[in-house]
Amino acid sequence: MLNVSYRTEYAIRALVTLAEHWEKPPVGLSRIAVQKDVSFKYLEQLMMALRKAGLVKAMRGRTGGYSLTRPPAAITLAEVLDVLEGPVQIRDCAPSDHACKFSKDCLVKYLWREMERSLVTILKNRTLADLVPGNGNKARAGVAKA
Amino acid sequence: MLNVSYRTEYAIRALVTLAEHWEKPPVGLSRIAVQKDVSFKYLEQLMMALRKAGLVKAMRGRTGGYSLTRPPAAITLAEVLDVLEGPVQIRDCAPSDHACKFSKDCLVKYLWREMERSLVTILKNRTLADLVPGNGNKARAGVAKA
DNA sequence: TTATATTCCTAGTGTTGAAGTAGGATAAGG
DNA sequence: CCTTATCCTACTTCAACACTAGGAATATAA
Repeated sequence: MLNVSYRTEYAIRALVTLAEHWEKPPVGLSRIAVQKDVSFKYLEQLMMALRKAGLVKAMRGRTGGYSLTRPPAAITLAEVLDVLEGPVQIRDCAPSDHACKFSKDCLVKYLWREMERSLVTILKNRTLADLVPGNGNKARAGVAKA
Repeated sequence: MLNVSYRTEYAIRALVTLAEHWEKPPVGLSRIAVQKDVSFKYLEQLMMALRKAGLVKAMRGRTGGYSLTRPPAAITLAEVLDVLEGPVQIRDCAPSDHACKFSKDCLVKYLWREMERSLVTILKNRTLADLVPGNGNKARAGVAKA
């Protein structure tokens, strides 16, 4: 349970590739698609979303491709996941129109909120730089031992 | 993102009701269904799953219904969620048959594992007793301020 | 200038799982 | 024996996910 979708997995593969090419010429999607085993046409859609969110920029034409708009260390996973899957929300417990009418006397919402806070904290503290192989342990200290 | 399903929400409503009736006669599903706004037939299925997992027991017949098999404080949310939605797994990154072939050089898995550990820790430390209104702050100390 | 390689955008499709329905069998108390 | 419970299986409906498809716009290389 509490899965993240393929959408996100694929996009992260692409973003890590772009992170590896930071300050180099843009990388074309056809190349990423082959290397990272992602459908080219699907990847196009994901990158469009990331571009509209301002995380990547595109250059068209013969030598075009995608680049990050900021250094890898300045792009948190919280931002990435937010673009791809929306805000972290275990459950919507707000007593609004369509949501839970039991919210007032319900303690479960505090559990969901605690879980959300925990996840967001982790995601805000990890960046694309932490996901680039060979970046040393400095950047990802505390994530895990290999 | 990272939602928990209605399945779980409904089941928790029922389990909290049973927690409130701990050491009292069993509670029938028809009553819970009406009070907690859950489809009776759907609730039946959820309770069957919980019974087979050993979290609740059923009594049939005229005065039948469901009860918890253990005190509310002895049933963690980790157990409940595990029955209803399976183990916490942000993504399956194991390099098995159907899973990711990039696992070897991929650092993303450490992020997923960290998120999972964080969630499991929270869920193991909360019990049904923490979700019963009016149980005082003792049982749910640290969950959140109202 | 022309061929080629790229991004851009919209629409459609197949499959799967969640959520809920339905109908009856089995069991037990009044 | 009748009512009210649980038990069990099968079916249905709907929406989201993971693609697929086809072309338009753009920019470089030859």
